[in-house]
Amino acid sequence: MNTTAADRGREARRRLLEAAAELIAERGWAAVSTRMLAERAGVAPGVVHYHFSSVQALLTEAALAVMHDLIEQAGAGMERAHTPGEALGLMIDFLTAYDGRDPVSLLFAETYLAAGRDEDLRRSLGEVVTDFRRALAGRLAEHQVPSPDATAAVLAAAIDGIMLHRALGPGPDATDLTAVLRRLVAPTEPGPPAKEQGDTP
Amino acid sequence: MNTTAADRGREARRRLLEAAAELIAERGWAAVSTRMLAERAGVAPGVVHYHFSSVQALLTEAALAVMHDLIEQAGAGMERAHTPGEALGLMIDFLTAYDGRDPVSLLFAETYLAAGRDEDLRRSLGEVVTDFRRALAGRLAEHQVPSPDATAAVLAAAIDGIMLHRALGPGPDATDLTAVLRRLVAPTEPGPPAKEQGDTP
Amino acid sequence: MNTTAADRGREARRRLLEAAAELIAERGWAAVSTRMLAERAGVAPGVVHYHFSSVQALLTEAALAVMHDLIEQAGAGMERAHTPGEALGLMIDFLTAYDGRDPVSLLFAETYLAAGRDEDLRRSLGEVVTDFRRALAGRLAEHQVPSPDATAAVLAAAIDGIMLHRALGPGPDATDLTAVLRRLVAPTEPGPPAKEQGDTP
Amino acid sequence: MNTTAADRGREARRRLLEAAAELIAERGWAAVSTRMLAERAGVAPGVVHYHFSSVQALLTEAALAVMHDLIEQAGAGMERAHTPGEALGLMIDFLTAYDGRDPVSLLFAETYLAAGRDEDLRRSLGEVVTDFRRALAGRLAEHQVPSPDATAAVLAAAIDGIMLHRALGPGPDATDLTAVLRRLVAPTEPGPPAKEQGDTP
DNA sequence: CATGAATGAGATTTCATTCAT
DNA sequence: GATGAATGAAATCTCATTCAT
Repeated sequence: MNTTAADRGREARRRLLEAAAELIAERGWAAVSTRMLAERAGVAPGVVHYHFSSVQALLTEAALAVMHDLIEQAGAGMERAHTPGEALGLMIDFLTAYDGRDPVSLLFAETYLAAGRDEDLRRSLGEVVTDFRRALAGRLAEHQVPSPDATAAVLAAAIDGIMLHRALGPGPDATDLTAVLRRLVAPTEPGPPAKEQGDTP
Repeated sequence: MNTTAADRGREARRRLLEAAAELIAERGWAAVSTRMLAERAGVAPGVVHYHFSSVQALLTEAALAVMHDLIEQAGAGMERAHTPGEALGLMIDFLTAYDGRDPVSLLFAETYLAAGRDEDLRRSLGEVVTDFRRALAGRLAEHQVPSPDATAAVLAAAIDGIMLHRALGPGPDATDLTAVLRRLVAPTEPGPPAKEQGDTP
Repeated sequence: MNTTAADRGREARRRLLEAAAELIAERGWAAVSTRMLAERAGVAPGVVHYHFSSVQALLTEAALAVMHDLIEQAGAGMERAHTPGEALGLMIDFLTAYDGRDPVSLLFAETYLAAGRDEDLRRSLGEVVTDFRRALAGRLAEHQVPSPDATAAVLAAAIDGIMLHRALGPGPDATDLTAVLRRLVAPTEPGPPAKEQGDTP
Repeated sequence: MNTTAADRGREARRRLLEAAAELIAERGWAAVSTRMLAERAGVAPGVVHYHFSSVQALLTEAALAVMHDLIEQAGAGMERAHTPGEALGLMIDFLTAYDGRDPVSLLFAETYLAAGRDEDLRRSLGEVVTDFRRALAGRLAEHQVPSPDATAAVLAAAIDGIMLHRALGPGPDATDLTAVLRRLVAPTEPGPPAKEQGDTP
């Protein structure tokens, strides 16, 4: 049962993608070099360009793979949620797991910025984010949260923004943040009825 | 009344800072090079290192200057606000002005990420963000918004997150987002009393 | 039977070491540049840093190789000497061959000084010198020269010092110097016995 | 009693020479730069080229001044010596004071090597060394040391060589070295008369 | 399928020196 | 007499990529 050449090739490719995801977070998108990738993956430098047309292409593929996995995982979590509060709880758990300086958060942020300078990446990333927002909005709508689309957008943005800010130093803890975020998904708006759509006083 | 050598020096320094702020947004923090800076500022390459100890130092100084100005401007706006809604309106105006792909938004995002890899920058940037959050929280507290600190943190994070997301493509428009964000600062929480502090469901 | 890529690599590396040894002597340790090395070795500039981690590393390896060879050669000569005088004669021959302004002498001197500013080099060079002194001391001890260690140290130092001085201009000729140096290794100490203290045998 | 402009000029010149002597030892002849000199001397960069025609000229003047002082001091010491042994003792004291890694020793060595690449410096330095050897030889001759010229040359060379070697690490201590060096100046040559040939008087 | 030597451009930074003030 | 801004060359080193093997 010996490994074929093709097996080794696949393995090398896989390790390169892994290395790319790590290095984007560690060094920043623009600072990842062919040699770094090769060394981290344990392959010769030439292998990088054998498997990928360019370093950019490798980074893009690696980043999208990670983000896709994560979104899918988040989406699956939401499927199981019975109330908006529960769904929100799941998102808060993400906040607890990803503190803004962990590899995944950094990969996200780096990819956001890189997308601003790479058309293909922007399109792909846009799809990922849109998918997530749509799934979240659907969930919110089911539970009568008003303005589900805008709410989902704000929630998703707040999550990412909180990650960014946390990277800079300690802020309010997750418990307090949760309480505030919950206001966004309160199912009904009592008292002086701030009727949802479109006004600036 | 002719220009002295010192005048020319100051002018060159100023132009370099200006060029740095532009280029961070256009090319990304790590991709800004000495030559690009010199060319954009209209000075000889050697001048960059005459005025600044390193390219990093120049980028850092330029980015912090821009962010400081912006925060100050935002703070001044809030001083004039009479209600949380009004203050929020001002922030929304920012969202309208800065659409996530404009130079200022990109400078913000780039600086956030660069801060993750530069201790000095992280500290300085942390101060700027903290100052802003504090000012905002003060405003909210005056108007009986519950949990003013956490609310301010979420609001600030949401603003930055929305900018990031908008860079990827169109989302809900500013009007809708405003309405949702307003929930965060509703002065009282009637009905089923979601008592503010410290709970995870 | 054509040359492989590996062969060419080895050859390029070898030529760089050769060029480094020449240039240290010609221009001085601190004045040897990447470009000079590449040009002299007949390779592209980038090749220097492909084969060596830094110019310093290349210079160090080159210098130590030359010195190691020379010491070994000197040691082998001493193996064949039957009396201290004969051994001394061999060393004098070195003095005749290396007049203080030849590449080898200059390489020695440059390396001594560079060692003062590079920890690794200092350690390596110290070992080379110690080895030589030890070999010389052993030879002296076999022939009943008193204080063989200190004598060896003085002899080795005198040789190097003479080289340095000769670089400045003509001094006494080798024959005269030999006669004086011979006093150091006279097997017995007649007259008022300057009793030697504290030698480690 | 205020300082005139001329006074300040002289003071700046003096401080630059002082700084040059220090920096040659610390960084090596070829690594001393205009900016380093200006900073160490506490003057503006332009002042260096105002007082000296080039950095090389400044270094040369500074090095020769230090060496001249030292030789003069050593010569004065020898004037007071009554026997070769006493004179030798003085030289040994130098060995104790200058351990091969102190500023003065390093300045000497750096200057020796720089002299190999600068005609003017070589000539000037040659004179300094020759003067010293001549003074030493005169002293030895007065005390019937045979071959006084060659002996002086060997002694001077051994001193410098010992300094160089000591910079690399510990060797025999000064006491042991003294005992060995003393053999060189033993007033008579007993036993098999190694008849000294060809000394230049 | 993989290698690793090579390339030439370009990165940051430091340099000695000049010159207008 | 002194200044300090500016210059343009050159320093070291890293880069993505190519290609012969």
